[in-house]
Amino acid sequence: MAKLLDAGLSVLTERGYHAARVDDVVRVADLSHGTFYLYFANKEDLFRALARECATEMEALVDSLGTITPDKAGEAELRRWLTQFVATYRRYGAVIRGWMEEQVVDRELVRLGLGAFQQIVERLERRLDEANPPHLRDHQLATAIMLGTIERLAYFTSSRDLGYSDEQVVDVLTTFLHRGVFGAKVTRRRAGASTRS
Amino acid sequence: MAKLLDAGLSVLTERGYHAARVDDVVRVADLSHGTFYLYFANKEDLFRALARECATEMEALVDSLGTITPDKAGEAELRRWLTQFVATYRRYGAVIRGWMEEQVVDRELVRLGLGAFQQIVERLERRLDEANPPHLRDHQLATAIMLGTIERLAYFTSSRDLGYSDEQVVDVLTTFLHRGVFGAKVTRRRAGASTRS
Amino acid sequence: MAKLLDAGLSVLTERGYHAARVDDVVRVADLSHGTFYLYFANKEDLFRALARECATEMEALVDSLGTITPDKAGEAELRRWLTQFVATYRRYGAVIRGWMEEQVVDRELVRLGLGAFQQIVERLERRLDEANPPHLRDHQLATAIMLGTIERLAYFTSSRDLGYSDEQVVDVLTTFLHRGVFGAKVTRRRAGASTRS
Amino acid sequence: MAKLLDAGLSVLTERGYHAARVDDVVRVADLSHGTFYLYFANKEDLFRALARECATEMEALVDSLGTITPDKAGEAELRRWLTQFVATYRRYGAVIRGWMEEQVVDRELVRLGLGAFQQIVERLERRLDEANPPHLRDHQLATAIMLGTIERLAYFTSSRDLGYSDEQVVDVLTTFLHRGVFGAKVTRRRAGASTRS
DNA sequence: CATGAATGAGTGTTCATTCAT
DNA sequence: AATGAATGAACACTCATTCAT
Repeated sequence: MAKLLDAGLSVLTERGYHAARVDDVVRVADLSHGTFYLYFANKEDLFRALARECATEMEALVDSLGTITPDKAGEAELRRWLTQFVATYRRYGAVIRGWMEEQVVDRELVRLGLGAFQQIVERLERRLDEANPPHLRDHQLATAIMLGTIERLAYFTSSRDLGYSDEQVVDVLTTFLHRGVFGAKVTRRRAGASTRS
Repeated sequence: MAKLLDAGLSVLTERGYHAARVDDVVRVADLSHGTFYLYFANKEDLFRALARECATEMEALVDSLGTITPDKAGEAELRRWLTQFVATYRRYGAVIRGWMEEQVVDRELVRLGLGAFQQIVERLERRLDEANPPHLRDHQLATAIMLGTIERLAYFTSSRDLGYSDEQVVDVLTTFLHRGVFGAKVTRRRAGASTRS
Repeated sequence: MAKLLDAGLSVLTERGYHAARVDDVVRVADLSHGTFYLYFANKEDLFRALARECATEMEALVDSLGTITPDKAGEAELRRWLTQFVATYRRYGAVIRGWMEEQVVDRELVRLGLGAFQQIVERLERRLDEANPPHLRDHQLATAIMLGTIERLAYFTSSRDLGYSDEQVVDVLTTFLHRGVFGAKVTRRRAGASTRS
Repeated sequence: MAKLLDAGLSVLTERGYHAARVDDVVRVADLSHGTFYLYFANKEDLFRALARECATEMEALVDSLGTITPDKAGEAELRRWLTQFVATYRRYGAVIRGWMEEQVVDRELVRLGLGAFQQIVERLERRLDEANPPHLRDHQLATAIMLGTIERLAYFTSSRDLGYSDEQVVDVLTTFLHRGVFGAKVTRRRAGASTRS
């Protein structure tokens, strides 16, 4: 079953939600079709299981987000959290993208996705309320912007091979969000810090 | 043929790239399957044609982006451009999302998407180079962030019915990007400006 | 479509409801799987169409049943009707058996079957009420007996090759029912009448 | 093994011959698939075993049928026998129906069924020869009618919940057959005798 | 004796594409 | 130009049967 979950995540990552075939999954897992349906009711069921895995990790991740202050400490906390997020995204990106894509008909998948999404939104909104940056009135829209920003950048840099390291991505995300959302002053950083590798 | 293109865009928007059926397209266009293959070599060909349409509009859009300064004038220009972008997105969102989704196997579609993407990236990078905000070193990553931000917000607010008007979306995007990317100071805005309708 | 209906009835007759394969049907009809699903939503749908055909014939048949009196005229009417019934059964036996078998899950099929069945039951009950044979109190049970008798005999003699002609089957059914149900006196018949051919 | 036979009969009764799954049987028997194939060569083998059980009971049942005279004593004997038959049918109905259904591919099953059937036919024919009712020439066809009548009525009243008790079914069968087959005169019975409960 | 995870051939169904008219 | 009936390869899923433990 672990073999199938691994294979499923792998196929989902490689082929995407819609193009993922049960055939691919069982070939990667080196098992038969029959075995697949021994552990999962159907194709969606596998993806639901992966989504539950991912949602669990996401919940833990969301809970671990501390208060973001406009100072260095807040930036460090944001950086720590984004590092974790990018790592999780590198593993579960395809699942998360499955949540994000409309047209994914599976009810539980959408529910899990919205649940995780909603949790993050609420927590981030609370952080924004705490920080209360003067230039952002609508904290819900701001949160949507943040999530879109994070998700898309994690997506671009993990799917396309643009040659960025996780560290660089976290770096620019941290700078961008700490300033753009939480109202931090410009922080001069080491010259080489965000140079492409 | 125009009927098929319209129908294709409509179906793509409603059902999404993967769920779009030739059958749906010809039903919406009120034509036969045979006629479809008279004008298009295959299903992808229709989407490529739509992608070319979209790419053309995008190129014009990108060309129209002026210099973004940290002052009010820059903000106005950014706002004008984002208004256009959101309008274009509302029409061609499904096509753009097709570009964004990896796993879309069609080579030319991806090429067209990357072409349009690349153009926008280059032009935005040039704008960033002009503006040269001190807190953003890597203008390519920053551009990716911007595009991700714009695309995701346009997506969220157009697909999910969150009750935001185009104006509100443009508003928050302008504020966010002008400050986050182009280094503008906080601009106090009218109290009701970003209240949900 | 007529080709598929014919092939369907043929396969249903040869293989039976549960063993009937879409593959068999399209092979007999000399068409492709795709064509099958052009005309029928699924396998059950074909059988439903056949059931509707059969139900229509059955309704007409049931309507044509006149009053059964205990005399020669009643016997002749009963014989005429049973002749028709046996002919219909020879064509639609497999469909009727599909109705009779429990475990056939298809709702509409069952509904159609029960509908036709119910019609026959009601009409026969009315005939029984008219005839009001003194030895049969419960006309509903008596009707069930009659139908069971007719259906089973039609079944035995049409499926197994017991070497009986339709005429002989009708003959013995007529004698049996006219006497057993409608209370007719014993009718001496020509010696050779029910000899096996 | 007794556990498997019991489970098999139970599943056969609940789900029917074609829908009966080995999986159901082993779940009901609370045993593993492996154990099933330890005792039975395959699925059919289990049903064959059940058929043999049923055939044995049927043979005993058939042997116990005495002479049916047109008088009260004959009616009593017929009633006694039909009572037994209905009881046996309530237990082995699904097996018997398996025999009756054509299309059941298993050769031995069919052979066993035909064997039991043939025995009953022969014995009933002998009874008919003894009684020699003047209105029935072809005793084989008459026997088929009887069996069909009995089997179908037992089936209807045991599967559908028509609210008849075994006693009522036996009652109407006795009346019907004693008169219809064995030539008994009409017997006035108690008014309430065949009223539905 | 008993297990139950694993198998894989078989079945229903979909849908992009073709071609005779 | 236009049609739409027909195609068939591809896919999800089932279930009787096996075999290493």
